[in-house]
Amino acid sequence: MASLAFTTTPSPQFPPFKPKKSHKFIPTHLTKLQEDAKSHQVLYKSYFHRISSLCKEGQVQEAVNLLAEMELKNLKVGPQIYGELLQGCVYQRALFTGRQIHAHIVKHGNFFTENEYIESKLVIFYAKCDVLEVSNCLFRRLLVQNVFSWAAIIGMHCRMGFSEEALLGFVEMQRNGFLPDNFVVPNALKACGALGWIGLAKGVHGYVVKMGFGECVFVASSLVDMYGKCGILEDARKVFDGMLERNVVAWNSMIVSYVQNGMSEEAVEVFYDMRVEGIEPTRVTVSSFLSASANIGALEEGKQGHAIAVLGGLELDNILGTSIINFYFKVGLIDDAELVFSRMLEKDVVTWNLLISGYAQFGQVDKALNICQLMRSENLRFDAVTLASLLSASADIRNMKLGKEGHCYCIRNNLESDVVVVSNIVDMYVKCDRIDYARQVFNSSVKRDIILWNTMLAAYAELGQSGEALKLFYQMQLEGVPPNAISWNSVILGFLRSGQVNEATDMFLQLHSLGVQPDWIPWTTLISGLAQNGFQDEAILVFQQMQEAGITPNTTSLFSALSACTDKAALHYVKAIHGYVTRHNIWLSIPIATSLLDMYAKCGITDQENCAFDMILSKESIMQ
DNA sequence: ATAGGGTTAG
Repeated sequence: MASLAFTTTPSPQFPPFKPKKSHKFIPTHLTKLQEDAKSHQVLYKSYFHRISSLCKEGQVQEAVNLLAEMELKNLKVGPQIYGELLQGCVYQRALFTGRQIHAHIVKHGNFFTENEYIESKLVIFYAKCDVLEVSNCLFRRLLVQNVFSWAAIIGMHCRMGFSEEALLGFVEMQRNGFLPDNFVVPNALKACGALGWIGLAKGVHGYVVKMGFGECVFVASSLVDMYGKCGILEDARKVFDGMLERNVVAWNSMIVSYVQNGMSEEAVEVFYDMRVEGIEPTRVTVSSFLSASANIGALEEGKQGHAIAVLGGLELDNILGTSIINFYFKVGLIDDAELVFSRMLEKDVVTWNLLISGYAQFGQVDKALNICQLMRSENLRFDAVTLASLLSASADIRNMKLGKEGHCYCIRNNLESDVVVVSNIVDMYVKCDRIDYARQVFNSSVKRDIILWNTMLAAYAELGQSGEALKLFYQMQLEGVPPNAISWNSVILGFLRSGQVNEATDMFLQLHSLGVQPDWIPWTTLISGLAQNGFQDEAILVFQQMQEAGITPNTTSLFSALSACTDKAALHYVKAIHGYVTRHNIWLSIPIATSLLDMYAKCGITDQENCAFDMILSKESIMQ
């Protein structure tokens, strides 16, 4: 055993915790050997002291260098020193230095490999440095497990995204008789959240209550985050409200939970509550608040967020930077987005992609392409997101040459296995009037998600190739992809475009009988399709049915209804729609205004005509 | 005599 080995070696009697001034008490009748031992001890203590303080100052490598000196002076290094050194490496995540120490232990202190303290320290060290294989292996060979080694192993699996393994460990440690403490529980909750395992998570919550960990901010914040990740916002809020003490992470978890569940207004509110409480926001706070502001288009709030980041001296890292840029793009302030981009010191692929897709969405394809070139000159590679933006930009400007270049890049760089990229390639060829190319790409794709199916389906529908559309519609179901409202809409549109009105109406009724409540899109498709096929009365009837079904008309559906009003007989409908538009203060789009004017002109009604015309003028002047 | 923990963009 290790302890036996210590007593037989002369010098490394481990220094007591409070060093005594031992030299004062050396009796004069000590033998030469005993005196040597004493002076060794003094020397050893001084080395221990130096090593320990170097480790605490973060200079582990310097501390390790002292080991060689000790060897020269014939001092044997004890487990306490190795413990200090390894701890220093844990703080610094100094993998290289830690390996050196491990080697030292194996070489110079073979009995220490059976010292449980050093062994678990090694497990913790490798776990902290995310060296999965080594720490797992050492852990399995541990003679004595304890809560610390279990916590390190579980934490490592959690960090590296192996949530199942982390939870398996959490269960096994309890089977082995170790009670999880408030340090392990957050990791278990994080794993539950990542997997959405709400059943187990609730069990852990119960355990937290039973053990009285609920007071611990770390545990409570993890509960908030876990419930947020599982989409149970009421419980997240309940835990949050029940917290006696909330640090900034607790607030952040609540804000993030709301943002991730599409409840941006609530997120903004929590942010303001946090400000009232005087809690200083971090980068996490501000970037989450900015996504919330971007989601709801809250211009002033988002600008305030940016100001808070600047005033608070928050470092403009990739995440905060992209959040700010994303916000400015979402509210249309491209110049501000550019300014922030230029101030960022480090940019990763995500940052560049954001800029590219931002420009592409605002139709500034030239700028998007310029950014691509700059990105290449910084030696960054395009990824699937870059290509998706590029392809969709090529589609928007109907530039097939550019689109083909993008397609080729995808082939060369193995990006065509990405479903998003493939959908964009297909859509690009469709928009460039080469449905045959699109179909080829579609056929050779390996994985097909609902979006890819719908892209191809919509292409045939637009062209009125209802047969092909219907074939795809059945094929996707055979391949296990259930159609959604958009797929149904395409089939209906395909029939309408090819003049098969009965089939279209039939499909629409089938959609109803499936218990799916169609949104305004299929309704509008049917209305304008009926009108285009000469079934004006039916179209108006469907428009009325849509409102009876509880769907509020929007600009597009109003236009489709107006398109059904082609002769004087429908004048009262036109007037009704006109009145509706005015009462509900709906933005008078150019197509709607034009239809109104057209109809009034046909019927020789100049008063109404003038009225509609005035509306356009006033709306347009407001817009400018 | 002794070690450790939660949140973030597309």
